[in-house]
Amino acid sequence: MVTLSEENYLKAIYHLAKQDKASVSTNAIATKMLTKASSATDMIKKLAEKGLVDYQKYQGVHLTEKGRFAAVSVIRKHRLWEVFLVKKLNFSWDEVHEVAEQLEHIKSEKLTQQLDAFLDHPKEDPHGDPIPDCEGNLPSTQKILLAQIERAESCICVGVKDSTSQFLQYLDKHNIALGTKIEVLSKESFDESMSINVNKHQLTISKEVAHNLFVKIN
Amino acid sequence: MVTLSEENYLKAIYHLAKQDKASVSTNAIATKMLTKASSATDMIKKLAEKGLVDYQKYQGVHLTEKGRFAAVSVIRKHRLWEVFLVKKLNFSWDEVHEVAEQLEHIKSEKLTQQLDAFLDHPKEDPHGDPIPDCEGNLPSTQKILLAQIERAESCICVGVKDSTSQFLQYLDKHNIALGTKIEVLSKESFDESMSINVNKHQLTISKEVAHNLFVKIN
DNA sequence: CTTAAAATTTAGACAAGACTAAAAATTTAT
DNA sequence: ATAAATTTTTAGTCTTGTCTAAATTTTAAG
Repeated sequence: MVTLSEENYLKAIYHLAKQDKASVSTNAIATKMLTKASSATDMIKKLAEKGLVDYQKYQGVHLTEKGRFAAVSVIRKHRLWEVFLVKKLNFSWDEVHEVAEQLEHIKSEKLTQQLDAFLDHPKEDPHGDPIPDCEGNLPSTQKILLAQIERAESCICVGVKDSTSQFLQYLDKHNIALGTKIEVLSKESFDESMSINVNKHQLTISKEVAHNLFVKIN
Repeated sequence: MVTLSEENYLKAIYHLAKQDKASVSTNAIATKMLTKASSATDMIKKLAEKGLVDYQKYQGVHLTEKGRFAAVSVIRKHRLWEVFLVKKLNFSWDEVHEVAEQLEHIKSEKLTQQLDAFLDHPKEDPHGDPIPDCEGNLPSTQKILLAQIERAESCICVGVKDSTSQFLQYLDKHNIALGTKIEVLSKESFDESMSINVNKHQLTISKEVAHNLFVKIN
């Protein structure tokens, strides 16, 4: 039995580990969880006790296979519920996160399976993030940050890195959604801002925006 | 902010108070919550502190208007989710309770409203219990227990008192569902068993069954 | 290579929700 | 009307998850 709090820590560790493959530090976990390092240490010990992470004092943690599966299962539920909220209950993509944070902890294998089927086995959530299958497999996606594009080139918006409502509402305002075609016109080396074309409208975006938008080259 | 545990106590008090209008005793609450009287006392104090119940030492509790609304709101969510599980996710009526016990605590006004609309504003849950509206109003129903029928008479099954899966599966096995027509043929005064007709099949039911089935006289 | 800074862990404390055992109040029964 | 039984409350403890402050380990700098 994994508690709600443990599930949240596992999720945090999973997301932190994805970036670099190295071990995840106590401080990084504490920061992500908005708690103090001492609280993170306490929880890490509990997770290690339960075989969900490998832990060496002062050396950070790695998820075990069991821990990774638990984390991915929560993420699967989170993203399925987000799809449900948007597709069935008319939520917009900037309103779903908070509610999904609660729904992701509901424990019922049947519920998850049936929800997945009800939604026609969606492959991505409303922010373009992939939905793990029930065995914990995630399709590897080859998306890049818009900021990584260096020359005039055309691409498709396939996801967001930041999914706060501030950013999502900014995108709504400029008619950028998943699937929107973005033509990069130029990039300013001074401030990394970019000039782009969206639906025939020209737009200048800051490096903050460019670093939080995932795209796929055509 | 009402905690999960507090919500469960409020629900328990609400259900206990419905029967007789008198105050609800500490012991009754403890029994319903499967805890000890001392734990119930502790929680009662917290609820009184928050203005959710009126409490006089040794005299039991009453829900305040605020407490009643909180309880009914949880019940509304519980029953809406039950409808969702049965109507949309193909759960059977004996599988929904446990999952709804978790879902009823999800906090999102918008979620509840949209779910209600998505389900076409259902008036009853899969066990025939009425769904409160968003203002906390419950339609008064005039259903009676099958056991209260004393003479050969025809009625319609409109609800169950016991909604454990054992009882619900017993009903399934004998093709009794909400809306099923039940003809009372006779009642045995010795053991209160009843002879009834369901879908042209004659059936003898025990007093336990008769005391847990709500019916409406045609 | 030694010391200062940063990161991590330990120790001790607290709030929520539960428990046991004992004390106090209420109810029941003689 | 009073003693016995029952109910309720209090006192003290436990677990989970958190905190602060202090101690320890690791890392970085000179």
